[in-house]
Amino acid sequence: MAENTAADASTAATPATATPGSPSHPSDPPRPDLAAMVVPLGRTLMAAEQPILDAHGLTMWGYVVLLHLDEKPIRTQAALAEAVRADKTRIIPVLDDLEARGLLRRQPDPEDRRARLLSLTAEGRHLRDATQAAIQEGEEHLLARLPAADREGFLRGLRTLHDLSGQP
Amino acid sequence: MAENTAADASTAATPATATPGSPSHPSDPPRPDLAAMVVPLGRTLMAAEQPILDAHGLTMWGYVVLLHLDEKPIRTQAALAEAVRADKTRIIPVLDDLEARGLLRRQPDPEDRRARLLSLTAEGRHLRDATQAAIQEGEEHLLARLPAADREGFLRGLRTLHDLSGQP
DNA sequence: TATTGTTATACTCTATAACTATA
DNA sequence: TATAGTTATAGAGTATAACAATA
Repeated sequence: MAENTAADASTAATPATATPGSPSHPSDPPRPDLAAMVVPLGRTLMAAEQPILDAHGLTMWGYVVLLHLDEKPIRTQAALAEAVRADKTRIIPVLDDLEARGLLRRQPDPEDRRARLLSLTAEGRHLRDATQAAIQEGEEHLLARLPAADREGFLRGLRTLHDLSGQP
Repeated sequence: MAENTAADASTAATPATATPGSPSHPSDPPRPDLAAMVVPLGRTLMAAEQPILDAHGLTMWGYVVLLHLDEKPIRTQAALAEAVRADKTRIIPVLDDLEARGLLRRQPDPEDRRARLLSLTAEGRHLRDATQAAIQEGEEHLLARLPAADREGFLRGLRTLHDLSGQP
């Protein structure tokens, strides 16, 4: 049996999360590692997105590309790849597919024919909007289960940390 | 919904081309998708953990296993695998390594010799504590950049959503 | 020569299937 | 027969390296 020596519980008593059936009593400050909460939550969110993406005929990478292209037209595929934190070779099949379906244009830059000017078509923008609306509707469903007070701080904190993780 | 910085204008710039459908949703979402913030943040946190794990001689899976074993002794490897959301075959090399280094014990259950009783050794618990202390210290550094008000709500909201994602 | 995009290859991670041992 | 654990194999996803086009 485990010897739960109380001595070693200095700052690091471990959380007993995820044991279904027993609501946690977080009366004590010990918290799980951030990554141990953020990463599984991210997986859950992605799993929740998947059926919506399927219904809209988009892969996750395709959706990510549409999102980043809509913000502002991008001049090179390498820049797009960096923006979505992907390898430049990884998005090529994605662009091939989106272009073939008329969701984006990939035109050689007249001023530097090596580069490809990337822009969304009207169809691409429409699909992006519809997909994002559905996704965020699902997310609102989840956020609704947060106390109103926490919800504000959670969203602001998440946004801040996300923005920070760009430039450390 | 607070008005935000001008940087948000890029994400909010959704021309939408007079989508005539249903403007009954004036909830044009000026926020990124949750997954689009949570997943990259998770990757950043993992990347920040990596050097600490290296310094302590642990892989990420090894650390995860130590964390979950410390909570309470687990009776079967399959249960452990499910707890850490991994395939049962995926953690076997991890357990092999941790056992060989004396960080955990893997004893056949006398009552059912098919099962392996998993328990942490004192060394395993000590390494776990030291590693987690270092990781959370790094995380505190990041959390310190949040406004105090947001920080509380962020941590509570994150914890709530993480707990929710266990049982949908 | 350097850079953009592309293709081909190799590597990493993960899951599936088959095997051993206990029950 | 069924279950826990293990091993071997195959698959998906990703990155690395070599190539063609343009500058």
